[in-house]
Amino acid sequence: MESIRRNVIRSCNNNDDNAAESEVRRGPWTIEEDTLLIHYIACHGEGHWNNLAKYSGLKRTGKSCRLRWLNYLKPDIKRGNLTPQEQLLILELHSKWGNRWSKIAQQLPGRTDNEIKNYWRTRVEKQAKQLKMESNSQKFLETVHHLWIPRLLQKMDQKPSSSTSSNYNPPSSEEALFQKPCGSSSSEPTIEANQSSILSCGGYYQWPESSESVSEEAGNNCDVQPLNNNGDFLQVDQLQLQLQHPFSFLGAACGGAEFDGQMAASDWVLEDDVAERFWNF
DNA sequence: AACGCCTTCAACCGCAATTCG
DNA sequence: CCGAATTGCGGTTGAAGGCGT
Repeated sequence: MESIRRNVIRSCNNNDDNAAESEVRRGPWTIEEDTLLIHYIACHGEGHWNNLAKYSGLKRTGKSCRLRWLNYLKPDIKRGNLTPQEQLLILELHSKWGNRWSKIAQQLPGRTDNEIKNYWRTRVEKQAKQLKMESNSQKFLETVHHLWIPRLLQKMDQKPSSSTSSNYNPPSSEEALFQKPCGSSSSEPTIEANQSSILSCGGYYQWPESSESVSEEAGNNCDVQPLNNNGDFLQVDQLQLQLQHPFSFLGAACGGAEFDGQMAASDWVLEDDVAERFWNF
């Protein structure tokens, strides 16, 4: 009860986006709010978030609506653990681009910048901390390339199917859309109940069949270097090839000159227990 | 069962970049 | 060109659930 009361904040800050004059809801979204948002977007399309907030009946800021849609409700959002392939890509891209989460997310169809950022902070940085390294340090990068990535590749080889994470079954776009938020209690009405009404809205919005739009965006972004010559995502064997020269792409991001991509594997020294601890994480 | 600590991740915030009138 | 509005991004926070004692 208290939390509900807390979620409704009297707006006393005129600069707070276009917050409604009276009150703005904050905190976790309810099924009803999600339904309203989905319904509105199905009928009117994405964008114009402040108008959406104003006219949809949601007592949320435009910002909040946008975030909820992009990070959670959008049909092509993937749920579940990151696959080894995705983890590998994140490690690769982060070493290349740093904390450019949205840019990295563009290369991972169905994954959001928020998700990747959380992954980095909760898993990668934690690991770096345990090893008493800075997650953006040269030493940690080396550790990642010599221990983590080879292990990920090994894991990918062991489970060659596309769905390699332990509990991740890629949902269809509609499954993704209507998947129940993990925080909601089982007694609450599920969003599926609203599916037919949403889909029968008659609006122009069509649920995408795949993550096409994401790939397209990535392809159109001239700033993003294609991951292979065809502009496709690297396949496992391509990544393995690249890893024969694992530091080739580090370049400027890692201080360039003082790091030699030809570094021999034998130069790499890590105590066994550290290596083991690293992988066990 | 109860408690406290830890981890995860959805959501918020402030600022920067972009778009619009 | 300029200022306001909107959108996007990255950092941070805190609620909720898991887990050990």
